[in-house]
Amino acid sequence: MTNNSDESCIVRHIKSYGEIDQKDEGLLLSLEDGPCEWSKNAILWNQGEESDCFYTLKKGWVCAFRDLEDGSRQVLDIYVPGDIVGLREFAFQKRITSVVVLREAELCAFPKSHLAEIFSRSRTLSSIFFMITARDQAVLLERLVNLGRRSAREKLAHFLAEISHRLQRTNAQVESHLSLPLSQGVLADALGLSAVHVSRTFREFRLEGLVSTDNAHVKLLDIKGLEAVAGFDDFYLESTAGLLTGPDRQTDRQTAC
Amino acid sequence: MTNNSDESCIVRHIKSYGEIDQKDEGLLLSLEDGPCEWSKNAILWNQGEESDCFYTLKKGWVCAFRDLEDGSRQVLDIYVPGDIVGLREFAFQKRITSVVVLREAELCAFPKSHLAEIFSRSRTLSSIFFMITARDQAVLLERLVNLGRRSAREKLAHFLAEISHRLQRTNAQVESHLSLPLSQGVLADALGLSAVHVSRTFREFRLEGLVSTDNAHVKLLDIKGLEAVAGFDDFYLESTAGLLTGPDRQTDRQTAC
DNA sequence: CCGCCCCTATAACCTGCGTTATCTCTTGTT
DNA sequence: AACAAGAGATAACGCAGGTTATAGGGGCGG
Repeated sequence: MTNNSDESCIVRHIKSYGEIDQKDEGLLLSLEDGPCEWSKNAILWNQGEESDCFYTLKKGWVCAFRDLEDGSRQVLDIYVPGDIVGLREFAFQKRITSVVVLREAELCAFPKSHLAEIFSRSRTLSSIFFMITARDQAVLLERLVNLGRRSAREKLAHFLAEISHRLQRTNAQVESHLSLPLSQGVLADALGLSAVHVSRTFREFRLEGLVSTDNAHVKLLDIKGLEAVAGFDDFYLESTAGLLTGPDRQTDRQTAC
Repeated sequence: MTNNSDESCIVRHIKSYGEIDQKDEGLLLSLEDGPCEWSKNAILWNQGEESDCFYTLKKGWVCAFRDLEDGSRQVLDIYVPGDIVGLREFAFQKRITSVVVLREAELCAFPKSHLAEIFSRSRTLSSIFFMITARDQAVLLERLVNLGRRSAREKLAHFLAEISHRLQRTNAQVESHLSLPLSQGVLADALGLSAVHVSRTFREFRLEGLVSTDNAHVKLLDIKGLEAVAGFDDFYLESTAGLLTGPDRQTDRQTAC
């Protein structure tokens, strides 16, 4: 392993959830592969393929989607630097989604079978991995609300606001926060809309000074404004740092029915 | 603890994912509370409340939802006997959803802080808990597809087909498989539709002999027919039994970029 | 047993968004 | 340089599903 902790993406990600000791850090490093480069439009994997590893996304953007029989497509997730890609496929032998690169990316592979190693060796890391998937679920829940109960304007604004928040978690420069490599087609497939209607909605947003668009990129000009349009509330992205501190808080057994 | 393994809901659920030994079974039993009864329309918890435990659902039905500012509601999940309720809130100090009882229920509480105990003591249980949340994510993904890219007919048929499949996992009698305590309002809120349109769609389904409805219950008369309408594919509910066997399958390190 | 509320059905009307069709402008390929 | 392929803008048209209104039925608390 040529990794050291400075450049390891997984270590940085894990640390955002809680303190880990030298031993755990070493364990992570020893199980991670070095970064690989992937060009735009490259397919990390397709639905149905053998599911043998997951990745940490060091640079670039990728997105998970599913193709339907009728030719349409549903985008399920957008991943930005610092995210873990494919962890949820742990429970399946074959991939249940496909993943494509949206912006030239650098990823570190992490063989799935090594997770068992981690579960057997580190209580802290087990908790953190569990917590990561739990928080991913929270994001999916919010996306369900978005698809089920919001108008096109709200959907688009909410989605952009969420991504903006997730980007701010990482230490990327402010500039890159603002320009998202998302085509109108990708957004349409993420939001259950048609590309035409995304275009219409962007026209409104542009007139209102909320965004500008350019060559399959969206620039966020007024994030507060977008949040207002969407009724955005970031409670579901709440920092979880500190949840693991205090090894065993009082257990308040609820024996009353 | 008055539980023994015969009546423990969590042990039965866990065992459907893989073999566990005596020690793990004892660990689970010692951390679980006895079952409590909850009447219809009772609220297990509301969004924003302290998040201190999760539950296993022994009998009855409950559903998780979120209320929106504009008065509408999104149903996020329907839980049937054997399911674990609230595991995903592990990563949050406050509940991010609300949960209400749809049919008179019996639940066992499982204090959240005890999960750490499990992670530190059992590699097998850690893997299984992780796998459970990963599979829950797969269900949420499929629901995203449902909300994003399917017509009202397909949404409704797919949702009913999924629940029917999940019911068949448990050992409840066939009769209860067929009658689901789901009002048209609940279904509308789950599918991002209006109650009126659910009613219209049910009329079609009734004429086609797919379902019958009665007093806030849906009876599934022709499950194959519903699956056909929905284009249902159960790959995302695939049994994961055996995924953990073979302690460390060959690790096929992908070092090639 | 009454009254209220929830659930359902159905009709009439309306609109947000899908569909289709051009046209233009990039960008990447040979 | 020529070309194909992808991305976007905009207009015209249509429909799936939302909204509102009305009315009937069953369950349940008082």
